[in-house]
Amino acid sequence: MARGINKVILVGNLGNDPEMKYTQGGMAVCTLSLATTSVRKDRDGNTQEKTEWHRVKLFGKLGEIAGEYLKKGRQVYIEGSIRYDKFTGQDGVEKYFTDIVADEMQMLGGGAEGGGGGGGSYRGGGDRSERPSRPPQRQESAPRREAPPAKSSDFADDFADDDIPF
Amino acid sequence: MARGINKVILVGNLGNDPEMKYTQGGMAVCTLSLATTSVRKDRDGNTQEKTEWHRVKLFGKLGEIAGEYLKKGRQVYIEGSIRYDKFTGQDGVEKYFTDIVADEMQMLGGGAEGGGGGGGSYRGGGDRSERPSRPPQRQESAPRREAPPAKSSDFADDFADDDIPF
Amino acid sequence: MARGINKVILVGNLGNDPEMKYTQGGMAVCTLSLATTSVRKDRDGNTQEKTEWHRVKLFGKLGEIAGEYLKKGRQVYIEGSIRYDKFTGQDGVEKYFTDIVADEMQMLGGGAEGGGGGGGSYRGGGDRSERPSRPPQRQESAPRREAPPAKSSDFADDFADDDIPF
Amino acid sequence: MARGINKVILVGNLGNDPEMKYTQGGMAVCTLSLATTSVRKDRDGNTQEKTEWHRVKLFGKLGEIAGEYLKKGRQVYIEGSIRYDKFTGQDGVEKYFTDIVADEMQMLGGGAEGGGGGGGSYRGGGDRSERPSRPPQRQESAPRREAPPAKSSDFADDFADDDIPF
DNA sequence: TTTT
DNA sequence: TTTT
Repeated sequence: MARGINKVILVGNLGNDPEMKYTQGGMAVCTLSLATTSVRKDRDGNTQEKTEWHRVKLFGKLGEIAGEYLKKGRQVYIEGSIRYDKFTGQDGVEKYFTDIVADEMQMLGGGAEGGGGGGGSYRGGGDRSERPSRPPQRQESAPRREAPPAKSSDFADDFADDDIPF
Repeated sequence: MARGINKVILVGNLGNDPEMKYTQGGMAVCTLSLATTSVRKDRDGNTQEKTEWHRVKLFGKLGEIAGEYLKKGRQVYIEGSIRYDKFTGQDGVEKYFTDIVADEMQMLGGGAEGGGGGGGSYRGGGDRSERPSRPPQRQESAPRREAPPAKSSDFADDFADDDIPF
Repeated sequence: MARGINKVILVGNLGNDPEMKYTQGGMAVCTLSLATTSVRKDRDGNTQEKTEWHRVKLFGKLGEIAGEYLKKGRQVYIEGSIRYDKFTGQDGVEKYFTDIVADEMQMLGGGAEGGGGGGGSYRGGGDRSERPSRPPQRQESAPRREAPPAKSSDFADDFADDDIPF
Repeated sequence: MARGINKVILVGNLGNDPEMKYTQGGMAVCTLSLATTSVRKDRDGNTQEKTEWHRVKLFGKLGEIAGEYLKKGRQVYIEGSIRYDKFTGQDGVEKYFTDIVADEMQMLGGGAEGGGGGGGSYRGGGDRSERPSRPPQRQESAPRREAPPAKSSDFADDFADDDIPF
């Protein structure tokens, strides 16, 4: 019984390897930095390129897959929604963040480096409220991990707190 | 020859009447505050509503039409792209803004108040680099105007400067 | 692990009341006839209107909601995918059908007639492979029903056969 | 002043090289056969793949670029709208066609064979009502051509007749 | 910070 | 008919 549509469709390239975090409940939170470049002619007829860097969040199983298969440079399709967040820093200054929360991800073309073969698409299964007991997959070429899975108490278990971006 | 897709589709209701500004070159810049509400179940099975407020910018003729026909409460379809901006305030603090730059706008259903009849759809004609000489339409129930058209020198004529949001 | 994106977004008005059918397994199948009108200028500068009539299918719970709340004339947002089907008639002639299979539906504005208040949005829960035991809701102003629920053997229980369109 | 949204977003692979035709007025009409594959689990838990083959039409300059750069196997992003057409054959039998009329095209990843390097994106410039005098580019690995440019009288010059699909 |  |  929602009211409104909030839909984002992106095709871009990753500026970095995925960043993985895990909530206290063990849910994967993968953050991508995704570039989309557009071109327009200015008044003088010169071609102007402009790149937007999107901060894309993938949760749960979708985040685990992203962390496992995506790599810097890889081209990817993302479908999701826009979320605006506001945090008040230690210094009392409010900071604003805009995230794209992904519902679907699809790897495109052939990756830039490594990247494990071809494409594939995945939908978020809405498992953001579940507590996956299966530990995250470890592997040689693991994504940058910035928080140990399922043990830190830095993150409250409630979803609202899971996603502190700094 | 762009590289990437940056597409946003919104259906929501206006939280306020449109705000109109004009660049020194006379181009209309209409800003909408658009709410999209979504629902999700939290871990306890309770329904959680969350409303995102999107700042939507419409330029040129599309902005003029939006300013003329849209009203607070009206339901509207917007298609466009995400643009992230950063400004450094007088105090040296960086501020971040996220805009949805509209390519297409369509009024939906019957408006909340006034709203002038049925729907209608309009595409941005890419006239952002032109200098419309036709003055903006004036009318009784005009949108809030915060800058006089085509005379202020507060705004540089270049598009890059046209869109200072504060 | 799909490969490809097949996404349709429609905003249009219903040309008729929804048509409800039920598979032998009891799954609701709601069919909408949805008009979208576009305008273009022809070579002579004349404005040409063109209306496309989309055949939209909603399955399961999403179909039940559509059948219950939608009415002729109502404006609706549909998100889904395109499906092309081919059937060979009794006369051996092949017939082609194109359906929009809805994943999400949202009622827009105020309905044309009746229509039960405001809007609301619903997502297909992927229950197309389940067998809902709950009987479909009956009510005074019920949508046209063309097949009795959950008793006919005209339709095989497998999904592949559930959706014969004639 | 249109009423309604009719939007299609596809990411898929070409099943064949592009087919080029030209209207009597000299406008390029490029037809793509584009596959999108989706996966669902059936009732027995088996994975079912289903491929939809979309017939995508690109007109004018967008069609020329598609004809020049796309190749069988290539992955491509298409944005456009659905168009339903009906033709009555010589035998008096009505035939139905569904086309995706592209507004935007972007080549993804690296092509399958040849394909001339990386990606690139292009928007339809709405030049469907113009008469491009520039002859279509010829080259060694030209797309299949089924009609000579700008001389045949088989096709009426009006757009309505330009696009007979058989 | 990506990509072409 | 593509792709993985």
